Amino acid sequence: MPKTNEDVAELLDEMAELLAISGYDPFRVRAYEKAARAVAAYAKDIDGMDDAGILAIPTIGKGMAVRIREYLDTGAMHELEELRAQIPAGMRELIHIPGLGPKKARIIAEELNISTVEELIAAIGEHKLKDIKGLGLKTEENILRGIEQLRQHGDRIRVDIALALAEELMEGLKSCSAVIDIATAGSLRRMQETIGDIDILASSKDANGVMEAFLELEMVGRTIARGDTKCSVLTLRGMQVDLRVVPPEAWGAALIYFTGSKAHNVKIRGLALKKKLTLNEYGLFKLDTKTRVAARTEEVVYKRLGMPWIPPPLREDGGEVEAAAGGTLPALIAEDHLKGDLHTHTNLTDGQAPIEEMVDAAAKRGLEYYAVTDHAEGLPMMRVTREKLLAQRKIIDALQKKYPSMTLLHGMELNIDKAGNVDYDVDTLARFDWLNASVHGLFNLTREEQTKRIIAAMENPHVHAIGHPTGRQIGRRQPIDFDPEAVFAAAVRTGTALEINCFPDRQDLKSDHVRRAREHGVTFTISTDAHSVNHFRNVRYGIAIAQRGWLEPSMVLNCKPLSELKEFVARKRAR
DNA sequence: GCCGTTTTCGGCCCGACTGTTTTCAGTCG
Repeated sequence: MPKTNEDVAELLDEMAELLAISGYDPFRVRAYEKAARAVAAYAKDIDGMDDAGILAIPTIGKGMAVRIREYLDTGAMHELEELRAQIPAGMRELIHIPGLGPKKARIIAEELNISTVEELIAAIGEHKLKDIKGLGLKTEENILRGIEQLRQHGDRIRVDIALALAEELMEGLKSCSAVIDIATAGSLRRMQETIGDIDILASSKDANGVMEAFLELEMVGRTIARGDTKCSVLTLRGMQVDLRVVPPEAWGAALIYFTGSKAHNVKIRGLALKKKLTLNEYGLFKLDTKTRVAARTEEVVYKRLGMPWIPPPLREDGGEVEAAAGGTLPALIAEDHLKGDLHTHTNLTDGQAPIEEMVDAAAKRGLEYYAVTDHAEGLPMMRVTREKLLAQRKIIDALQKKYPSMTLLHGMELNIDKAGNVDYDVDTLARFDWLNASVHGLFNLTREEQTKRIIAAMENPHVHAIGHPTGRQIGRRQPIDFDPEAVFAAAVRTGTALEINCFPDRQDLKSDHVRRAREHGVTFTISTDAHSVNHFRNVRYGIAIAQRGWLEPSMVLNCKPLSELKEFVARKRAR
């Protein structure tokens, strides 16, 4: 079985976690974390690389290369196996409890012979922790709360839900006159697909006043921590929100600090030191005189570090700092680059709105083209027929006259069966302008079967794009297991686009797949899969995935004019 | 474990907050 960069990165991350629990030097732990990110972000496939190739990956030294080599050759990393054997599985759950890190977890485990969350709860019930040096009654209470929080919100919250909540909180704070600037930060500003806790940054000359106003907001529940510049609360629904307040002159530096990621901050702070500067949330300072040289905006801080402003979705220490310093940051795609939507539904199948409403709303988006792609009859629940789908053409032709500035495309979302076949014969398919094919069932086939079926669908000259390629639904359904490198290579070979589905519970492809596929030269589509007019606003989530995957508009089919879209379709059909 | 105009050892980003501490370690981001 091929070994992907992601596979290797996952193992290195696991090594880091297990080493941390085992009490190893934190810098060694960080070395593994850094290596994992570097491998995941590396442009070339690690499988089949020679030793020199592996050593060419940034932050990979001799020791790391040997371990990666071992895994590529044998499928295992013996040190990892040993650590796994030494550390009970339950122990690893302990350090995921908020407030409990590797140090305390290890002390507790050793002193009380505890290795599961259940045993920990029991020990706290008997107040056994407070007898350990450095721990006390408060620690016991906090750990219990942490466990409760983990169980309630163990799954991270979807970005759209977090964003709505953050916007509501910020709206509530706007009436506070002490607030000068306010913005989301953290993983939410970086637009990760799921969010652990919400970070909000404000600038003010009266930090206390801002925090008072914040704590009085209706949706704020219990206060976890409260200091002079920072407080953490749980909302009534159990979501953690951190508010940090800084003086307005430090806004830019604070925004960088609070946006993260942690790894990105570590990287640019290291860079600052090399320039005899030090960076914290209050600004960029000269190391010797402590004079502040930049702080007011993010732009001036990055500029003083010798690089242009880095868009937040890139700030993951995935090579963006090096790219910025070298002047090779991607010219990132943005929402207004999109000229069309290539995956949408109507109430002919499972959409909620009639075609007229969908098309009208699409025209108001200012799109150049718009594809109506209802489900084909391979999905039995849809009660649709070939005749009904073909008849939709007449409605589209009539609507086209009403909306002359937007070209309507008649399409379908086909269903990929077990063998990779789709709903209709070639002659029927040829009567449509644009065809997505998607997996809607058989989610548990083997990796080989899934890979084969997707590639077979891409071989079809009338399949122009694969819709929501992994079929995952965040928090509800795992992605299907296919070999991403094989699928990406086949997409390029067959001239088939891969969709970035904007639905917040799909976000499929995900950004690290996008980044890898980009290196293969894959063409992408970014489509809403809208089932109602409201779903058009989900475009922001698809764009976020594309940005996190370093995409430029030239890599996305529906950023191109209609003529180029038609050429793409024609090329595929000529195969 | 990585790395090097501080180069083969000794560093490795920085500060807020908490709880247990009389000066600091752990956790978090």
